[in-house]
Amino acid sequence: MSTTVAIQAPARVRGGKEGPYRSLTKRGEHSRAAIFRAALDLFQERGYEATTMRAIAAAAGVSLGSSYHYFASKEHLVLEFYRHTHQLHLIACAPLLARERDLAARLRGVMRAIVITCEPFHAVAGSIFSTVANPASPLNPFGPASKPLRDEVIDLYREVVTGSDARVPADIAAELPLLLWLYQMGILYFWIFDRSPGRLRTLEVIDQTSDLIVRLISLANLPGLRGSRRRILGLVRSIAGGSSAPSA
Amino acid sequence: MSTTVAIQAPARVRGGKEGPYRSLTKRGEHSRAAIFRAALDLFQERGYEATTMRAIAAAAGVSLGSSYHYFASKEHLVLEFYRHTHQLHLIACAPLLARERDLAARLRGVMRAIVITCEPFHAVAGSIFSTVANPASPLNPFGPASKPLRDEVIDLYREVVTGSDARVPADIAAELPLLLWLYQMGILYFWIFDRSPGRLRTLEVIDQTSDLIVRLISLANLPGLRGSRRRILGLVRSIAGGSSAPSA
DNA sequence: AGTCGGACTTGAACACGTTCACCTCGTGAG
DNA sequence: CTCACGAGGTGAACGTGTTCAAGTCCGACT
Repeated sequence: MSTTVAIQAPARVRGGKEGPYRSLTKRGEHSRAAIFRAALDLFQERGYEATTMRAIAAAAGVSLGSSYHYFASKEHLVLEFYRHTHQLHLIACAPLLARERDLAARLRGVMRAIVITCEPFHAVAGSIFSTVANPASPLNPFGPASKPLRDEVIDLYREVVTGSDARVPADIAAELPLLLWLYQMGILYFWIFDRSPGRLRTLEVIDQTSDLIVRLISLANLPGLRGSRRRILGLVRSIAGGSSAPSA
Repeated sequence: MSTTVAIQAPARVRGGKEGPYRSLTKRGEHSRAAIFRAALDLFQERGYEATTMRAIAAAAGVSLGSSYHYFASKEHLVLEFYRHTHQLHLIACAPLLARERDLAARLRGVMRAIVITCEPFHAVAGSIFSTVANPASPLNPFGPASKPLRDEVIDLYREVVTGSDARVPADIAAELPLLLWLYQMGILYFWIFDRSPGRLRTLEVIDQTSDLIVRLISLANLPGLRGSRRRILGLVRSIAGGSSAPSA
């Protein structure tokens, strides 16, 4: 062995995201971070497509080949970016989730937080979204490779729901985190197109929809809606659990 | 001039899709068709990414450069494919739309038709969808370049609604075609992931959701839902009409 | 100390999408 | 008839993401 961090060491450098992750030495850790940082800066500065792997390697002070030692492809840099953003999002949400109990307010706050967190990357987001939307891509949000991160995000929305004082029927509460994750993706896709100053239109849509969602939940007990509610939930379960949108 | 079809000739070779389209001679028409045909075959046979422009050119019997004379990029071949598919979809839908009057049945039939129409390209659809989802791409369904085609598809769903005997409130009927177009995109995205034999899961989801949609429309008059209905429609109008999802 | 293994590094090489300067050809104008 | 023009056509060349065979480095075991 070398100084390589042992597999069973308490603090593995990277959480076991995509199978057994390559172990890293101090030096490797440094290179990896430099490459990611350079990519982040260049993506922000020039956009995703306009940033070449050669430019990233040069800015990070490593060779082209070394970049591929740490990131299997340019897309994998995006996955790392995605993780990075999620961490920032968690931090941005924490105070609100600790303080606020109203479900609509919690939802609104978390949505606003992600838009604000992603704002520096608004110009790049389009390319990234498209890359990620490809079902053949390892980065696809519905694919197995991104399950750990996906589950983390869904957990955040579980926290949004269970930490609130709203009385959500159990059957709805079970599927709600997943649905709110989809809701987040929808908001982000809208945000990508939003060219309004200060992204005010997106914030407006968030206010409207988050409130609407909570209202619809509270309406779900209306006598005329019981049947539809059961059918919708059944549909959601069937879609989420099936072979078509692999969640395992 | 040559035998070139004049710009104001009654039958221009291509509808004015993206600005003034290049005029074509008989020979040019033939080349263009051969390139598209070759692309279609190769996409189907090997997938989108695995098909090279060089292979397309070779299969079409033209040079690499000639391909770019007719299609500005590989993506533009996809746009043509998209148009082609829509034509097939229209043809497949026609008998049903002429015969059936029940809204749920019409919706179900049109959705089933598009899935069946696209079936030969199921394996390729993922890459194509991802290409098309990129907001920076000229092919983006929400972008100005695809407006003509988008409007054609939305018109199809307008026909689905207005040709039915369902009594849909005017305010809903106004936004419904657009919403059904989005519904179609959702179904197609699900279908892309569907690996079930005969794509039965997708057909099942279509049956469930088309029925559900019609039911929800008829429920929209429930006293408790009036408020939400107004808010939802307002939201849809604001999103569809705004600068964020350019429809003009 | 020596040497072994594997993390780390390198840049040339490959296949791809795309661009470009240049060529051919048929037709209508002079 | 000549000739200019523009549609149609060509393949070399460019920059890109990615691969690879080969090297360097360094801690750990003997």
